[in-house]
Amino acid sequence: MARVNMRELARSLGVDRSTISRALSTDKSHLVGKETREIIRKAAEAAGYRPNLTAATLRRGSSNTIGILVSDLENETFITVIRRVVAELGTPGQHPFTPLIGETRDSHQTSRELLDQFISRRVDAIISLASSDTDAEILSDATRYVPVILAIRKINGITLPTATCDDEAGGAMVAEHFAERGHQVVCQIKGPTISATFVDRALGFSRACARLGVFECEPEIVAPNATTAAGRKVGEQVLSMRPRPTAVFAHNDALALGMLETMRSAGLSCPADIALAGYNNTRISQLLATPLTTVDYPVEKVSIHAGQATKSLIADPTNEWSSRTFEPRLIVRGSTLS
Amino acid sequence: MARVNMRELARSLGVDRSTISRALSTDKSHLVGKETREIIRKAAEAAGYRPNLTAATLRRGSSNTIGILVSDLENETFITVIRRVVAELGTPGQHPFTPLIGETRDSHQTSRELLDQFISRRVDAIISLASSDTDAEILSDATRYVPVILAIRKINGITLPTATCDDEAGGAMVAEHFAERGHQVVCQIKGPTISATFVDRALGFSRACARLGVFECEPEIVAPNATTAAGRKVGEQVLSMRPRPTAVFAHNDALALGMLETMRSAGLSCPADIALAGYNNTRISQLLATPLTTVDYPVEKVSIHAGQATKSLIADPTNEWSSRTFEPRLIVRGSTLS
DNA sequence: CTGTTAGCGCTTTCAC
DNA sequence: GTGAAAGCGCTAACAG
Repeated sequence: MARVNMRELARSLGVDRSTISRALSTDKSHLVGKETREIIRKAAEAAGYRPNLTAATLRRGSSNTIGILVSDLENETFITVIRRVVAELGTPGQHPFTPLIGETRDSHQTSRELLDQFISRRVDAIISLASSDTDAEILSDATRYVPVILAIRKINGITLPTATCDDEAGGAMVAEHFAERGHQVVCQIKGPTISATFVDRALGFSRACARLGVFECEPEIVAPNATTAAGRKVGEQVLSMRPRPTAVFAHNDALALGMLETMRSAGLSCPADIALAGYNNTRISQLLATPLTTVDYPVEKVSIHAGQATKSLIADPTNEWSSRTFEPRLIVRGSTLS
Repeated sequence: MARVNMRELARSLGVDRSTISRALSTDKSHLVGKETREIIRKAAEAAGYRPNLTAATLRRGSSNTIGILVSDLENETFITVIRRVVAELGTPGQHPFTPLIGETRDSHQTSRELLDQFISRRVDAIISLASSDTDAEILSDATRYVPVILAIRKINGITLPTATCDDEAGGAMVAEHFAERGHQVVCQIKGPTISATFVDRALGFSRACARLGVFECEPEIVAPNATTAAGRKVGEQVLSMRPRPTAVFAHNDALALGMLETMRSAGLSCPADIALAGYNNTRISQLLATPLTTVDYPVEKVSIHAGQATKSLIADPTNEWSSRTFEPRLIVRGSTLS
């Protein structure tokens, strides 16, 4: 595993290391004579020279990496945001940003360890798509070292640049839709309450129900995480409630899928027996036998705002930033049209 | 963004930097007096000291990172492998390995850039879940610098440690199942042929059909990538073929989903009109209105083998390694039981 | 058990 | 337009 370094390359060409450095850089190559530059580039290529970016990082003080914290890699919405943000940051002609991706699975301990890793590896910014209220302290601690941006999941009582969806409005939309369709008894399959996202969805839904005179009953179990397996479990509870709700709002599409499964096992059909709505408008939701009514998440807008905030804060950490909330949109499909 | 470094921490405690280094390390802390060690740990904690791992990497010559190349972050199978491998490498009590994840989307150019990044950042190993035949050269070039392990997708004519599934056998299983159910005319929705994986699935299926006297017709379009959208498109072709096949083998579940959509739009039902089988046994396949017959991928085994090969080669790049192929398993569900 | 010393490979002044 | 020299923050040899 013989690696050529700058010193050796310089020696073999009879120039100084600094000339090599300049010739191979994007922003300082104009300081090198055209011929010299070409010679150096060719030689570097031929020798299979790969600059040691850890050395460059050490010297330069910035790494051209960003840390991304995500709670669940199987969640399509998160993946979309990651893709968009990475694309956003990869300005052509610049050093590209390499993402370090860490999956927390909503474990506080894991979040802490990953944040430490990110800071120790001197990422230029951290984007968290995994923030829960319990992470407030470690995230604001991290801002002492590096800009931190929150996306999708905000944390109340912390002032960090944030890009989210108006989840309270989203929850309310579903409740209003249920009311319009004449439902009298409804319930929610809630996501984990450590995340403000789910708290807001719940709040928006409950408030609207109260306002519209719809009775909301509550399952005793709360989903420990927003997955299909959890939805199945809570779903069983829901079916046993009396009076049984005629419409259910699952806090995301994965939970809704679990509920659907439970219903199928129980021989109930959707929407005839129970109407069902999800959240996120993931790809599957349209592919189901009964397409799922869901809340479309403004992924694109959230991603762009998060990406731009990140860019700006990397350029200058003292830059002004703004938090923004984007509007969701109800997509009515067969699962609530009985 | 005031960062304490080792020198300052040492000065404030009246000890040498090397003592700090030892006290904070996992493997050398026993060389430091118990009291001293405790004092140092507490002080480091209190000062919010985060070791600069890029400096440590430079000095140590290894980074405790691995590069993971993946073609599609929305593919559940890949995510599962990533999770398992990362878990496998995170030996407790050791420095944890931080994964650098790069998504190629089957672009050769992107693969090349990501590999360069990985090498330049001095990853300790590279695991590729995105290998296509066109990448043979850049991947073997990379082995000059760092161990490279292939998982899920192998490359023919290249000798690298590989963990894959016997995709030819998987394809054959589907063909045999179709024959048993009495189908006379069948076809495939093939994944992109730049990947040996899909070539093998196709080969296994076609050979078995020939052997069993089942007629296989071929759609003219090949899916440019193995996604639902592509499946939908090829699916339209399939429906227009004469004689129309009565059973279709989609090279993965995403493609199968696309085919299902097309059938629904055309008012055809599965399996009554056309039987359908997928590959991978992803979560959705069981959640569909008509659960999908599919080939269960030995993800667990592939992940473990890839993880262990990686571990071994990180420990010593000259270690012997083996390539292994694991057996898939046919899961028969409603979509082929008319 | 602790300190001293050297150096990992790069970038960046500062000279010329 | 190029070279000389210093130093980013850490770890590992070596000495005691």
